[in-house]
Amino acid sequence: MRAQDMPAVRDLPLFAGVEDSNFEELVSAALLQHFPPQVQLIHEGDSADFLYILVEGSVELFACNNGRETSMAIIEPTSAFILAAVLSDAVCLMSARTLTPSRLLMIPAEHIKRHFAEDKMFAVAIANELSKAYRQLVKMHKEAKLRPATERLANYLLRLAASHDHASSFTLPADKRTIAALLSMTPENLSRSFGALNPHGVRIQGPVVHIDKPDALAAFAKPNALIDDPEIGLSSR
Amino acid sequence: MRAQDMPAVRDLPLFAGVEDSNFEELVSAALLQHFPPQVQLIHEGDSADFLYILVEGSVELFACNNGRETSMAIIEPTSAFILAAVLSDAVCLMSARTLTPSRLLMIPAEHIKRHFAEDKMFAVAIANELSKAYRQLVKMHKEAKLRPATERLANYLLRLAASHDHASSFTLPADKRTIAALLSMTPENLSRSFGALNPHGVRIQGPVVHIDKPDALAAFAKPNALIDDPEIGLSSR
DNA sequence: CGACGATTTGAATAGGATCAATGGGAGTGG
DNA sequence: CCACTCCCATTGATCCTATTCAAATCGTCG
Repeated sequence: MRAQDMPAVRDLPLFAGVEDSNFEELVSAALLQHFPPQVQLIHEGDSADFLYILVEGSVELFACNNGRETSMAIIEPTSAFILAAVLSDAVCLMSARTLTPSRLLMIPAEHIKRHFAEDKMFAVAIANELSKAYRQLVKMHKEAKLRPATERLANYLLRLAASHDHASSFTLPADKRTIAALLSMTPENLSRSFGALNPHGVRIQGPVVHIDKPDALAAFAKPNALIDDPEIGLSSR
Repeated sequence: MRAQDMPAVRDLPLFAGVEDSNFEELVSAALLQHFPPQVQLIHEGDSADFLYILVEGSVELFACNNGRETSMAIIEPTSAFILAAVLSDAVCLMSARTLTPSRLLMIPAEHIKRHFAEDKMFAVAIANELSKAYRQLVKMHKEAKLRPATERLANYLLRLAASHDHASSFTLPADKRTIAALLSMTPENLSRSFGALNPHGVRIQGPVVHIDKPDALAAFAKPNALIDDPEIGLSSR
């Protein structure tokens, strides 16, 4: 792997507290792969042979049933995915595809499991990572069940803005059709929801969103800390 | 705690591999409490002071936003809940209330965290438990996004039947209004969905469900292993 | 027996989905 | 460089599912 990527990976909460020598061992067994956009990395139902760590680019997790498909998450660097499947020695419940050209560190599942069983700090870090992922998913599920479509979009935009340092404009992390699926709506419905947010100070120019009146948008969105606030990073404590 | 409850708790995956002495220490610090039905144990937003283990009875996890409320899960013995919040030292994202008279083992969060940091086997067991919980939630989220209401009900009934050894009749684990919320629908809608399953061999008598034609129901429900199959228990390996 | 809450049923509405058609870029090939 | 094509996004119209509101029924508990 490129030397310049190492620090970002080393600093992952997943490796916090892990001995340097153990970290080296894990990473030396790993492959660093480049992928073009729209490459399907994981097919749901496959066994989890690698833990994936997204170093650069972006990846979509999605799932299918009975001819339908929906988006489950959009992953951005630097973070790991399908950790739970690797640990459980189980098949993947979600598929994954690259959205943009991406670089991924792929660590063989066997290595993860061995270190997990032998390295206390790694087991602790994994548990913390899983806690975070679990809580993130609880939030998504709450949002899906408790908010109407336009409110979901409004809060999603506020979260995106927050992750961009509350910039007044930013680019959507994926195609609108993907964003729509992520928010459990059709592309048509997303389009109309953007329209509905117009009076609350939201303008759309292709893939870029302008939030002209953050306060007005927040007043409409009524964000809830127990759904919208990002977890305080464990590493920051 | 009552001696007769000890084995069920000891056999929890959460304590698998934990030294007897460590287990004793955890449990000795715990409180075993009885609660009548409809007692709210946890209010979302509260800090997680205890890990709860349901020994007898049943507990509903639910969540609120902006005046709405929905059901997130129905817990049955013997299992732990709010583990992720305890580990993350964070506030609870879900509330909990007893559905029936229940007995709960409450282990102070500090004890869990200390053992988690010091006992490798416990950390491993916790990570496994979290993996399982995470995957369960992924399945629920997939189901909510990918299946229409009546299909959700049909598959839910099949899962309940499976958990009752494929008995042809069984009692719903909660009020219909709660079941409705769990399946993301209104009570009225649930009632109509039950009606829609009638031609597929489902009869309702108050809280008891009769599945007269399991094959017909399955043909309608089109169950998907990646949503409906329970995880293979790790302890069974 | 009476009252309350839960469930069911019915009617009306609303929100989202689907179907269809149009506009708009990005990329391709001439 | 321009025309063409294709796919995505938008817009409009319609349909359908699910929610809401309302009322009746059922069952249970005082």
